[in-house]
Amino acid sequence: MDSNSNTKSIKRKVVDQLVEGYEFATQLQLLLSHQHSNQYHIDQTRLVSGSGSVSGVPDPVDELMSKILGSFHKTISVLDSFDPVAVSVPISVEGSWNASCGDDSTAPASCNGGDSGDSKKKRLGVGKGKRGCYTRKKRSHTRIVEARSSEDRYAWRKYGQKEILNTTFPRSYFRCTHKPTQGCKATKQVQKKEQDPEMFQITYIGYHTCTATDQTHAKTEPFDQEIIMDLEKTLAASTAQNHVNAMVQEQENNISSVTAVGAGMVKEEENTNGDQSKDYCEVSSTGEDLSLVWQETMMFDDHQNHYYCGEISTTSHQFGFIDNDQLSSLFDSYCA
DNA sequence: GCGATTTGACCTGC
DNA sequence: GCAGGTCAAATCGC
Repeated sequence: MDSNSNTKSIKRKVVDQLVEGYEFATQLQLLLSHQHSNQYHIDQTRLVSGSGSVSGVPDPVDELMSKILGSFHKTISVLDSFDPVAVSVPISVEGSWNASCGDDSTAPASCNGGDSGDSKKKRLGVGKGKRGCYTRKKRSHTRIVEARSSEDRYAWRKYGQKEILNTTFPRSYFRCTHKPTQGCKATKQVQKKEQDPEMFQITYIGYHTCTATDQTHAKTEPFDQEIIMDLEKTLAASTAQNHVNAMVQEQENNISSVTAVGAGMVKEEENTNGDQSKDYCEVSSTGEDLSLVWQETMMFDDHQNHYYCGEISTTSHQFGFIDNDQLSSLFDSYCA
């Protein structure tokens, strides 16, 4: 074993973790800036009315998040200068990066054997040379949803399809339409279920960092909902969940529930009223999620356009449906 | 003409 | 070496 390559491997893992932390912090910033802006605006308005102007007063949340992100960025930059090879993902100040050098704007010069400029856009001969190097993305922030439609409120662009071993149906690969313009690195994989071809298993990888500027997105996708779905592991959702537990109890007689055993195996439980309603969705988690013993959380079913809340443990997930009114109450009480 | 999809080739990680 | 993920030229559809 080459100690040098081992060191590079370790560095790479460190950088991966830092980059992941950077992304988490970015997402947290989005959440906090959105939630906090409302409250902060109210507070500042009170100050304005009470004791004069507060213009120029920095938002403490933004300030703190900027420091956190800056810290991540500096650390990664230091590692980058220490060993550029170890840093496979060019970091941008805005918190998004391109994990694949197939991206037009930021491909490292090392791609395609060191070619630079527009040479990477050209195919280096059919069947020869590199078709553009890339770093396969780590499976972080993976969310698995089952739905009867593979469509959701985002604009996706299909970039590949693959036959998967021991499966009847091919897997389709989608990336966010806004990737070229906004660097959004969200991707999803869609595959029909073996047992039920009517159902799709949709794996969402990464978060949307694009802004909701397109019409299809904006008209059906309130920002609050996006935040909840994206930050299912956050304390925000956990804390907020406490406020709706009682309300959810009232709903439980009217819903189906799903228990996910492990990370993907699903057992549907009989509804109390015997109704095999399909009004549920399933979530599976990455390994790191499963390290949690119990976690109260929320999730959003894109297809059903419903929120579910419930508990996640290392061995099972249970969710119950909550309606929009409950969701509003939840947010009101949480943000109060 | 342009954007989306298809599909075979290429690349990476295990 | 293999399976899965991604690229990018070719093709399609509006």
